[in-house]
Amino acid sequence: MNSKIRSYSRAQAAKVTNVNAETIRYYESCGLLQPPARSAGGQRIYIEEHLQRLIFIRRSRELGFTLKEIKDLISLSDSSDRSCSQVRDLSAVHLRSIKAKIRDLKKMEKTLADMIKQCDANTTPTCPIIGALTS
Amino acid sequence: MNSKIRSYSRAQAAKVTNVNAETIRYYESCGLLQPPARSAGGQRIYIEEHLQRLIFIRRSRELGFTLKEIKDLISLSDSSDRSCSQVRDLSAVHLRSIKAKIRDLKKMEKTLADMIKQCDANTTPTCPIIGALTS
DNA sequence: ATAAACCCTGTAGCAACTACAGGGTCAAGT
DNA sequence: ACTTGACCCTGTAGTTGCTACAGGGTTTAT
Repeated sequence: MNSKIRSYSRAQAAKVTNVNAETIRYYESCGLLQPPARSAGGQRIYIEEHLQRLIFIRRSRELGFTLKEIKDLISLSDSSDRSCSQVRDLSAVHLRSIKAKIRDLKKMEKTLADMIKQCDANTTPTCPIIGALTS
Repeated sequence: MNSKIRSYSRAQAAKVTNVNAETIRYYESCGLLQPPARSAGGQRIYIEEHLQRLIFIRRSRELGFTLKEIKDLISLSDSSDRSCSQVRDLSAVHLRSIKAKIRDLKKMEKTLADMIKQCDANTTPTCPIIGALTS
């Protein structure tokens, strides 16, 4: 009655998470992904946990976080070895940078939405996109 | 009575924009920054326009855009050579990715804010930060 | 049993910086 | 005018974060 754990080859994990198969190996090599179990023939066997972490890493990278920052963020979730105040301080640092990123993206969003509106209205756009992030 | 234009050396531009001095040269070499005027001795002389573009590039990079994407975005602002529908379509593509980034960052923001709240309440945090971007 | 599709390790390439090396420029102080 | 120190120039080499082979072993499906 042991419930079977769904497992994945590297190519399968790559497909599900949308992370390149080579990149998965790279993340393991630099300690971002915990090394998975191996088959008798030495091939990696990934489980759900790995997929979740891979998705988290990919989306964080897309948001401009470095691998070091992502390592930091991941270590927060496994904070048994940290004091509460350490977790609090590290979280606060990242929270500030996240809020700044959201602000900048919203400025860009507004600028682009305005440009689309101008195009739809068929007026000649002056497109001051650079201005969006300099003020 | 000609109003003087404020100009900047590379180191000054680097300091003001918070872009590494070497990186400024790199952006020029790959066509992201328009080449500035030179002094008699051959040294680069930057003006406000360069600083604005540098700040735009830096902040866009921090938001996870590639240099190619940033080139695209910059070219939108100088869209005299494009049809309105081209500008509209390119803007729409970037707008979608920006909205997705905002969504992801807001999930992270909430997770981190919750962790800080838990720490403040002095309860043991379980810190499910990975979960923030996998659902 | 044999082919196709995948995996392994290791290494080499690419993008986007970052940091020299070896020499020239410039501005400030004397 | 001259020196000195901080900066600039070009070119090249190193770093990070991937991405793509090469040469060989494993797995799966027929």
